[in-house]
Amino acid sequence: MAKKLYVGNLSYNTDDASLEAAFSADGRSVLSARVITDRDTGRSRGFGFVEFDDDGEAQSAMEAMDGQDLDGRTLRVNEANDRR
DNA sequence: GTTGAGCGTT
Repeated sequence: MAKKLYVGNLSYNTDDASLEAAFSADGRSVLSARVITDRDTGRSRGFGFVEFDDDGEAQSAMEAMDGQDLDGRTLRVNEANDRR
């Protein structure tokens, strides 16, 4: 069962690739990783989403990555809400 | 700097 995580408090330097790299560390399989950018300005909105193949991996990633430092920002990791 | 989009009319 796949699970999706919300990752907040990202650095504006963090992009899709570095987000995926950070969350696929320690052998986890990231299905997809996306940093949300403002559609009009193209700037990062400072948060993103990472989807995992297995909810157990998502949980371990959440525990492992929440509070960790990435590009100078302290990550906030939670289960994602549905798109609005 | 904290929860995603666009198409097209549910």
